Amino acid sequence: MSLDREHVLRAAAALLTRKATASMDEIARAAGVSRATLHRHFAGRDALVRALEDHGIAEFGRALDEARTEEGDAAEAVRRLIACSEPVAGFLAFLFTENQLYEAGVNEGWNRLDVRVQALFRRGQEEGVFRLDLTPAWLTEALYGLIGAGAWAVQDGRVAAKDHTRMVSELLLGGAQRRMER
Amino acid sequence: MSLDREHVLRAAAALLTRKATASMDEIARAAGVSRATLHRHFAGRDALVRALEDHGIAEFGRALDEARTEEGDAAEAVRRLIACSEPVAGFLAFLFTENQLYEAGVNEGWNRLDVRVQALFRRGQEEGVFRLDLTPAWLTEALYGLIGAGAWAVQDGRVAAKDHTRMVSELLLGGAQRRMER
DNA sequence: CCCGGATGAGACATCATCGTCTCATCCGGG
DNA sequence: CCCGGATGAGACGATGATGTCTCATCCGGG
Repeated sequence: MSLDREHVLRAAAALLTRKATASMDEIARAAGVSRATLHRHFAGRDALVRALEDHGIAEFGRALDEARTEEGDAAEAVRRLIACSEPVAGFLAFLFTENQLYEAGVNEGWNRLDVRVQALFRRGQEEGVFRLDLTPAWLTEALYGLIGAGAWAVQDGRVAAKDHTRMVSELLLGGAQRRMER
Repeated sequence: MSLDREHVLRAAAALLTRKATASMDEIARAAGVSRATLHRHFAGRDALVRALEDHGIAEFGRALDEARTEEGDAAEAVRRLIACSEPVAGFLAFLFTENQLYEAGVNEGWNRLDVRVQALFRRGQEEGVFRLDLTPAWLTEALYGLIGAGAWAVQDGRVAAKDHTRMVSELLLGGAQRRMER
């Protein structure tokens, strides 16, 4: 097959994140293929969404591996995780907004990753790097939210693509307030 | 009319944020009314979405007024804004994810508010309260993203409702990293 | 050159949803 | 008590999307 499955999934994720009610025809056009071809590779709309979920989860899992979140300073690990996630930020945004994954068993795969992210923040707290008054669960949600917001801002031209990782990490870790010299 | 329009809109926003492809029938059931009644109050799906946008924009505008974002310390103003926005966080999450408002003239109403938020962050930078290496545009996006993520986390039971405002403000302003004593 | 796989364009029946309608019921005010 | 407005339940046709199919074309390898 000469069809770039990854490319189709990217286009679909980008479109569906922006307009979740897009028809198969719109998705096909956004991906630059015909509706027939889209249907040849994804049995139907449900299958396409499922493929998006699976792919997003798999890619984010890869990012978690690559970032080696269990090693080194927790803050640095978070930075690495954000950097490694940047290429799949579009899929993460889709997964994060497409919260209907609270229905099927897709849940399991996602939970496995969620646990790893929470563990990272918990480790940071135990090591005295992160504040204790913000729960790991919330820090995890915030991470997803910021990555999604960043991806969306980049895709919309409000933030330069090269700044994405820095903007997200700096805000998540350092916050908006100016620091006193330390 | 004895129908609680606000209640219907809240339910619709909550459902559509989680499942944007929900049918009118699902929306009606989620709101606790019949499909007929839903249609009596909102001409159709488009009209309902438009009403959600208008209502969300109006309410967020009210929050901006109430927070008096032009007065006092910028950081405190941000805290007030987040606190005042908390009751309408569900609508903000909907507006933020429903990014198709880049089509119609709904844009104008929203842009007016967006400008005010950005102005707040810019003022904070000029007054030396906020860091200069994060653009007002990004801080604004991050604010929306965090409010949305917070609303979603609360609605899903991962964060206590009473902690919503504090979690969002603390993370946005202070970041995740533990501070040195100052 | 020829061929097979893949694609694009489009026709087609099917199906879910939409928007409108009617009718029975409920409920609060006069 | 009676009445009018509002609602719920459901039927109905219209409409748009879906999924499947066929056929012509394209393109790269043998």
